[in-house]
Amino acid sequence: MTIFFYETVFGNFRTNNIFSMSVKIKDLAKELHLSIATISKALNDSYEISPDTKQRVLELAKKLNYTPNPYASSLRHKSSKTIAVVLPEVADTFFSQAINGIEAVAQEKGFHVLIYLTHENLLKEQAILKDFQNGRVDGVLMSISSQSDANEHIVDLCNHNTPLVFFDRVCDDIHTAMVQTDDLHAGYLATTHLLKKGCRKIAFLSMNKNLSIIKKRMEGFEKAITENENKGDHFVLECSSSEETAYEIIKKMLSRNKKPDGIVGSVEKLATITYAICNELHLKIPSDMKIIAFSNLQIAGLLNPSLSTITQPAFEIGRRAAILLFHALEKPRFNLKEERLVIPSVLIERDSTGQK
Amino acid sequence: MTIFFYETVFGNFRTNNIFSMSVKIKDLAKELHLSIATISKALNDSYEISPDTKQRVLELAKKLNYTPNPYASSLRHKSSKTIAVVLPEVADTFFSQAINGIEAVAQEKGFHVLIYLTHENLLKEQAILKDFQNGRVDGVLMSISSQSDANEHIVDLCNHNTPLVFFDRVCDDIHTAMVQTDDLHAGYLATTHLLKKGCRKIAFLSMNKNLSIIKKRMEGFEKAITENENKGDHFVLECSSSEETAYEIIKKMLSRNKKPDGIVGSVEKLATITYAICNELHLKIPSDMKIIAFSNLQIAGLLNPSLSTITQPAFEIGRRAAILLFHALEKPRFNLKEERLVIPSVLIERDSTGQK
DNA sequence: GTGAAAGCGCTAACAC
DNA sequence: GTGTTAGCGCTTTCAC
Repeated sequence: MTIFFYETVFGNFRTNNIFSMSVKIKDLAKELHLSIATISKALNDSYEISPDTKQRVLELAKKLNYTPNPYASSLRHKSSKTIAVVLPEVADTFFSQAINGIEAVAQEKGFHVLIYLTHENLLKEQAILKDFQNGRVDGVLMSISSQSDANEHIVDLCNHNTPLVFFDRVCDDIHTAMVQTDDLHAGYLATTHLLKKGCRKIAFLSMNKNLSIIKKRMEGFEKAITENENKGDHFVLECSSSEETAYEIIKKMLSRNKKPDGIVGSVEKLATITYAICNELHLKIPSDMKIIAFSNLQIAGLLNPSLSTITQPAFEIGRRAAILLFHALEKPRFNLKEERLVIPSVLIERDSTGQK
Repeated sequence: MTIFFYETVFGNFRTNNIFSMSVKIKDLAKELHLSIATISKALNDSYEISPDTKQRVLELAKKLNYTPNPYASSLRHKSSKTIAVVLPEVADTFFSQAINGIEAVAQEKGFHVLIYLTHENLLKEQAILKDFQNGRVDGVLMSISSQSDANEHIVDLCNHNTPLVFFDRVCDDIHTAMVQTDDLHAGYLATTHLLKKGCRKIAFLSMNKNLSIIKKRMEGFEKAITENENKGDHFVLECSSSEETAYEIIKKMLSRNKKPDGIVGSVEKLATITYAICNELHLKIPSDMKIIAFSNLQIAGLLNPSLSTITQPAFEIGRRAAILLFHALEKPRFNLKEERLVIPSVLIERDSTGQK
């Protein structure tokens, strides 16, 4: 039996390891004395095939450990059962939680997830999207890099009929689905919180003014300040997406005489950098300065002092973005263009904006 | 010109959006009155093709935004320029930094990275690997799930000649490359550190005894204790990979009368859970209890109190694992079986093991 | 230097 | 209910 098996199924393989090549439909056909087409239909549970044949085929397939060649199917179907996730970085609590949400949906749908990191670099982002123009992926989930002022590469992709859903960092000029949090309102909340705590000179640490999320968070900041009766001496500090540069800029600001008494960190990284600098400069949080930041750190409560945060629903944002994308993939008539999902962030008050 | 272009190149497309379909080799051939074969060769910079023709082909390709169909090439080449990364989770500082390292290498090599999360679930892990048996990926980087006592699925994959490199959580029974840190020594260092600080009753928080990394870290713990002259009352606490369960187990232990005076967290999560519980129970770190943990938290220094860590070279582990894998992909004679890379962790002393 | 043709593994008309 | 065949887009002999 073993020899028969070897001859009929693996007899044509030139290799010293009979396990090294995978079994194909052709092999099943030969073994069962059926045609290739019949096997294919049986494997795809076609109504044309008799139950008996189906069973024989499936049994042999299982026995020989048959798995279809994904690229052959993709070539025929013109679909890859694969989606791409394009994001600035992965070593970030927001993005890693978002990936989690995306992966959960993809796994459930039997889809594969390609991951691409832009490291905030527009050129990389362009190269990555360009590669999607020929069917490598059925759809794309994306959070744009902070350098992205240009967006032709995204338009190009959309013109190739590749469904695209933005999450978190969106591009408002592009007419497609986006899943975000209520950045403006959250920025407003954070700032109002500091004002209520008595801050008169709040610094809004911006990362990059081009970025949709920063723009909106900053608008919220400005709205809160404008509405506030007691005019203070608030300002925006333009930091950088480079950690080193941001460190220098913030340190310089905190070393001046007229320091702020409150800080809104528009992204997590800026808050942790600020903490480190306050330690160095022996500035006391919250007595010398209060801090609140957009952050998904699960251990915000364990920091010294615990960090008040605007916490974004990262997992949910990823999950909902993926769900929208799969809607579009499953129902070609589904119109992504009109979809705009906003999932609220929550303010969690902790000691970094406390009284003492 | 535009009309001519439309007719010759896109004239055969039945669609209301002329941008919706991608241009193929066939289209280039028609436009230039050359054969498909010539175009293919020109695009691949074959020596057979005249410089003049090459240039004309490349120019037109650029003009029409030609990109090759990746699945057609994969089908022919029997290689996908894609690797898979299989790991327990992504919302973890170690793994996200490792992904960073992997992605850096892959991007440089022009490879694509598929990501799969097992969520510590053996069944998922098996299903994922099974899908790799037919050429979906050229190679696999993997950190096994804590449930994985069985390993036939991994053996199966290796038998299909798919290069596999383990990183961090390896499987010693499988004869293939692995990139790890010096877990035993690190466990020894951590424990010795606590002993030096005067701890007499150290609890080693284990996640899962099956796991290679936990086993070795625990061995280091036991070695340190055995070597120590003053016999103490040290012990191992078997926690769980489920966060909730771990929380209950640790809380129960810390609520007892005879609490430990020192803790080694074998993974980051267990340390942060312990911090939270100490807060709840009003246990003072380091005076009531000292803590050191395996952790890659970049903000370990900002915790309250700052956390002494065994910090693993996560990025480097990912990077080196990827480099090994590409060695194997580029040189088929390269033998992964003998490769065993150990990159040391470093102990960083902070306040959680301090005197006060 | 260029082209015709076979084929990677699979699917889907269309015969029978 | 099963088989024949064409073809997805690309590469690669082998002719010319």
